[in-house]
Amino acid sequence: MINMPKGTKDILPEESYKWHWVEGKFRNVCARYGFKEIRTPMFEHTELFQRGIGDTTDVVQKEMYTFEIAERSLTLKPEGTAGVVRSFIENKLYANPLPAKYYYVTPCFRYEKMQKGRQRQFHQFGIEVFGASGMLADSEVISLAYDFLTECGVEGFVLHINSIGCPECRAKYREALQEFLRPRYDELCDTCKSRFERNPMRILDCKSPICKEIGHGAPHMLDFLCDDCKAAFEELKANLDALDIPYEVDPGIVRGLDYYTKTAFEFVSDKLGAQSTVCGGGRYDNLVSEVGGPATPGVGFGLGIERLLLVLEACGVEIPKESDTDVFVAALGSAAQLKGLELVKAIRKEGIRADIDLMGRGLKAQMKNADRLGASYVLVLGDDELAKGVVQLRNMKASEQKEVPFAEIINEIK
RNA sequence: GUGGGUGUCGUCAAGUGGCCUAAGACCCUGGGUUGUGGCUCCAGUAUACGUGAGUUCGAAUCUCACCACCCACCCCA
Repeated sequence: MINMPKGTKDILPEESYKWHWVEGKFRNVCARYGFKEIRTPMFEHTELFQRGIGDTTDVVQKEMYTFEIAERSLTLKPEGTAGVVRSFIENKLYANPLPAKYYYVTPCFRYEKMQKGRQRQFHQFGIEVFGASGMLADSEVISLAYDFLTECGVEGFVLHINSIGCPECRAKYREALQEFLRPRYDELCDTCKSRFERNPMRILDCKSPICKEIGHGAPHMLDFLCDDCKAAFEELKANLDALDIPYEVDPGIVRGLDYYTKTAFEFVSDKLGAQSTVCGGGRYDNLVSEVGGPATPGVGFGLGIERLLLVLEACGVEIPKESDTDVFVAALGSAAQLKGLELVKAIRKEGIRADIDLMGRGLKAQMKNADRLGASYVLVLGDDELAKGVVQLRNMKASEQKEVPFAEIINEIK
């Protein structure tokens, strides 16, 4: 027996209708916000992610599905933004009227250890806005995510926002933070020691009590923002206030992908266990130029579909099931089956869901099956009916039955 | 990469050394005056003790290893 690879999941019919539902909601919100779908390849040249996401990030260093073929190094996309940025540049979409607004639905691949809310192949909804440098774009992006989650029926989520500044003010902050922590470097936990050079901001939200204590009173990124970044953050908050979107300023948010600048945000839920972030995003003003395009600001988010489904489940959201069948044709004997085939074809042509027994079962069993499928009507067709040119039309809900000539079946069930 | 937990039929789940050639329930299949569902009754199917070794007269029950899954750290959606 060959099993599915670790970290992957089959999405079975009992589950797939939920995916249809959330996808429909997402496309609907995106349409109302003026976003158009973009589909980019499942894999890209490895360099794209190295340059875009950042060489030193965990994602690039140890989580990518990279393979060589024809002497090219390719990588299954670990996130959605880089590919969209590449496409934006390669197709010269920046020459179109800006802003450019895209959404996508895509699988992503990351070689990680499995956990609740974390798989090796997972799926994201995402959006990107290119060309708008003002905070209006950021609040639009956040607002879309907020509306989407709300309309799905998610409860109890919290929006955390932060500004991680531009490269200039972030560098200053980083230095100040390291300066602050350096005297007690030896006391930090092992992971935080390694974070010290790589990503000192992470130390501030370490769970270890010692590190928490050491981090107490540390300088805040927000205090180091340059005038431009500071003004932008104030503007973002004003926009969110105007939109009536509640948020918490959380200086602890540090995006793990290098391309972010200024705005960073997360929608977190307490219903998910350790992986509490359902949706994360922010602004990336240098990514497009970094990947080789004309300097173009961008902002967007990624939203984990599996995590969303977990939250919906926890919130007790009832996702409507897709119904199976309207009409079931119970034909007995091969002559009747032949006629039954004609009938289902005609019924289906009317846009009505129709099914016919494929198992050669007896009438009782066919009735049972029709019931299981939720059919509203059953057409019973045996030799007697065939001879008379009629069908026993049974209304399953009312448990009533009458004889109907072939020609009138469609009208009766409509 | 580092911890912790779990592993009995399709599913849930009894059983903790011998009446286990493994209970029960659900599901599934067929049947209850020759062609009618949902309720009920009856019957039936099944290569189920994760894998391999060991201890023992005897193991689903004890030991070890391995594997798989889950959860947590790390990181992230």
